Amino acid sequence: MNGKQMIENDVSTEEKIKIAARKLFQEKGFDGTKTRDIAKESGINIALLNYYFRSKQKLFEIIAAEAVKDLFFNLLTILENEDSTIDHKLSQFVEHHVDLLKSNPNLIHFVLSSSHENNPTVESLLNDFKIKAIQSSFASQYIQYAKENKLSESPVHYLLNIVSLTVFPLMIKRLFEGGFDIDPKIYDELLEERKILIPKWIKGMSEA
Amino acid sequence: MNGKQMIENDVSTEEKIKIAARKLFQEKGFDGTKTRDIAKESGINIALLNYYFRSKQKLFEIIAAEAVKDLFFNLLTILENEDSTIDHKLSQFVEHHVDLLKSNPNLIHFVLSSSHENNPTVESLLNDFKIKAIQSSFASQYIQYAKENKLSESPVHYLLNIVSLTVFPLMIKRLFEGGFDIDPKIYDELLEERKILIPKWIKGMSEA
DNA sequence: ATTTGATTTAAACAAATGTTTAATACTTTT
DNA sequence: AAAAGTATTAAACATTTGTTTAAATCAAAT
Repeated sequence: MNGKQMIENDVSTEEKIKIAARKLFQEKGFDGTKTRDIAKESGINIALLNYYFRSKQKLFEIIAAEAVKDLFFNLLTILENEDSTIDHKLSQFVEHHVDLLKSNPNLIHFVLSSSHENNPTVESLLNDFKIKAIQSSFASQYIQYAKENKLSESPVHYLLNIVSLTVFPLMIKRLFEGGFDIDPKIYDELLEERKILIPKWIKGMSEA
Repeated sequence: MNGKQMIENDVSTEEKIKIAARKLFQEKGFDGTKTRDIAKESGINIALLNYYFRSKQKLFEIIAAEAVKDLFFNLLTILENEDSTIDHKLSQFVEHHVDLLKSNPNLIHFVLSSSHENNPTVESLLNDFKIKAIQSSFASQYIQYAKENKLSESPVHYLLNIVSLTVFPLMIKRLFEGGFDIDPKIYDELLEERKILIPKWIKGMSEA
């Protein structure tokens, strides 16, 4: 039942299905992905999808929850690090997310659309994240930062600005390159530049 | 004859279908929207969809192209206005897009995912926009602005920053409210504040 | 009033889709 | 080696889905 009888260095059938499902769900969404496509992509018999995961819906919920974890887990370890300054956390955040989303361009779209459906696991993961983020050392460091810079605006603006400047350019990469007919490498270089520029800009904004 | 029927009689069958299709495609995507859903939502017989639009695919392409126009047309008139300063254009851009995307929260997601599919009409619209944006008075005003502020970075960064700070917070509205359990009105107020804050921040960034 | 053409309808169609079944192969336990 | 449990398969299944058909209704032109 638990499929742990595999030879250690082979990929289990269960995992093969998940790898294919992850790829297809993130690319084509829930409705755009057909169970037969998942079977073909993973090279398994279609009945095994239901054998291991009960239904396409259940499989999707597992994949969606894992995507949310992928996106937020590393973020949390950055925020919670007691031994790094707020400036260092900011740099780390930008660097980590540019790299993560460069190698996984559909992750953000997938998490956003998954969060719009009713998925209790996803919702509880997001709530968990919220609580831990508020309790993190980053939160107290920000209060100090706001005092020093005499910031009157909501701390949410600060967070929104960091995330917006970092993540949005990765979301429109394809739109940009398609519509504007630009060499992918040029845009990639711009994204690399932003790893250093965004922390600088954020400071400039606080002083404005 | 009641009021509802009169209103319905004013709208052609073709337009009724497009209104329903626009709503459903933007909400559920191409694969998530079923032709019978469109028929039910618009109150027409399902055969009329194919009678007026040949296929679900053709209908989708029309809706997608119109969405791209909705998003970029007003932007272009702002950029091309010879009688407004670059600062005024910036304020106008932020204000217009916050309002537009507040009333049409799915528009961005829809345009982004539409641009990922192969749709010649959408692609040519995006290329048109590119050419006109480069030729606009905004482009020459930016060159002047970059000189005055001794900006060494690519002008693309400047544009990316404006669009990121404006648009991204609207894209994650639902994720934010869901995961963070926040009153929708509070977030709406934050978005209103950003109409004034973003132009201020952009200036601060240029001086950093 | 009749004819012509456009619009609308219920029903039918074939293909696709998610899921289940029942038989077969493979592993582990006894 | 036999039995029991697990994994895999081809085929079947009931629905759903996009599209078409052929008849009916309506509007305008002759």
